[in-house]
Amino acid sequence: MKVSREQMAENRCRILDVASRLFRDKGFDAVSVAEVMKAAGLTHGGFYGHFSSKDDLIAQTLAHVLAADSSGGGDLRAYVSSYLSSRHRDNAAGGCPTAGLAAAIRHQTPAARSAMTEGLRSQIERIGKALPNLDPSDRRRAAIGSWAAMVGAVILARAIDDPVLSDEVLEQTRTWIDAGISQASAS
Amino acid sequence: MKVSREQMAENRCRILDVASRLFRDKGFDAVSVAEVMKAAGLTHGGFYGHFSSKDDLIAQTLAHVLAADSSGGGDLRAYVSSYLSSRHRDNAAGGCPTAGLAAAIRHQTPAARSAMTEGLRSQIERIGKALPNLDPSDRRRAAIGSWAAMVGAVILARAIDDPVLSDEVLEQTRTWIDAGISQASAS
DNA sequence: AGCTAAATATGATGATCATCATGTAAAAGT
DNA sequence: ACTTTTACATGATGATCATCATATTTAGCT
Repeated sequence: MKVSREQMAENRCRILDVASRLFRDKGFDAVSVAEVMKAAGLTHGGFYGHFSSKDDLIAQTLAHVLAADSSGGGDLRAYVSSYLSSRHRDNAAGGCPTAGLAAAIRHQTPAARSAMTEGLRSQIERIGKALPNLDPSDRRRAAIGSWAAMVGAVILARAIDDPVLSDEVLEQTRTWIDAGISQASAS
Repeated sequence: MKVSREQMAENRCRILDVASRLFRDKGFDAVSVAEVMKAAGLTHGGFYGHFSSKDDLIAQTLAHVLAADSSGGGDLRAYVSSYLSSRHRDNAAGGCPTAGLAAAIRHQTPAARSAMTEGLRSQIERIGKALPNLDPSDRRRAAIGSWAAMVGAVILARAIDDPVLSDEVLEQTRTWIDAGISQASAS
């Protein structure tokens, strides 16, 4: 049955939202088109009315979720601390799309890679802006270095089965980043 | 046809070697059992004589490749530099299994996660030993923080399509880690 | 030399899944 | 009100793939 224009836009948005959660939770390959549609309260048939392919869904989902990811606005230390928390580690479905999906993007289409590139660019920008007491070159380095460490730490913490070591990876990386930021600001 | 005992051991080792390359290159899901066997010069039929399942192959491949990964023995700065090189970024098939596979291990069996855990433990140990001029607590923090940044940077550098930004991520992370190591040793 | 067990090859099988074809009903335009 | 368009549902289709069944050949033992 046909639905209203706004209903359709709402459906489309819900598809992107649930897809983003499912992909972050289980990875691109482990989520089927039918599963996404079902989670959005629809059936698989309507899918190709919204997207031209699963690859298209992946690319659009990435653009959607990376654009929405406007965290890290205020206090950098607080942001790092919440990013490197066990809560974030244990909440991949609702967590940072970069930590959840960046490694899989290597195997995706050019459109997906392009969305990731813009996402990374703006994230570096955002973190840099939260480091106002550094000169520009130190600031960019600190933003990139911190972000790499944050993403790497969450990926490693999620990969292993020892909760003690996993917690330690998060906590030590947090301290290490704090020190790196302070050191840069002192130089 | 049956082959000699040593021939079989050689076959098994070759399967693990090619599987490790294929998995690093294309990811676990994108590599079929038949493809691994073919790359090892065999057919898919013999597979279940060596492994009980594809999951078993994944777990054993991880244990195999993470045990063999004995890099980073000598000069840490040189190791970091080669790790964060465009050469390593562009050589996923032959590169660090952690950078290539860690993020996917979240979705694998307990045996695979366990292999990754031991791999991470020994890697932290190894990097720590290359930081002899730090006191033990700083040393462990520097090892974990540096490793997280290295893994994160390579994953990010591989995910994006802009070679300039990708190179910058590697290079800035390298400098950031160098500074972090020096700072820690100065404290 | 002959027998047996085992390693690999060839050839199913059943499941999953992306994508397509077609039906249906309601929204939008006239 | 009528027609047309269209969003979604139901139901194929064809491909891929992990795993299994069976055949073949030969290593390893007696």
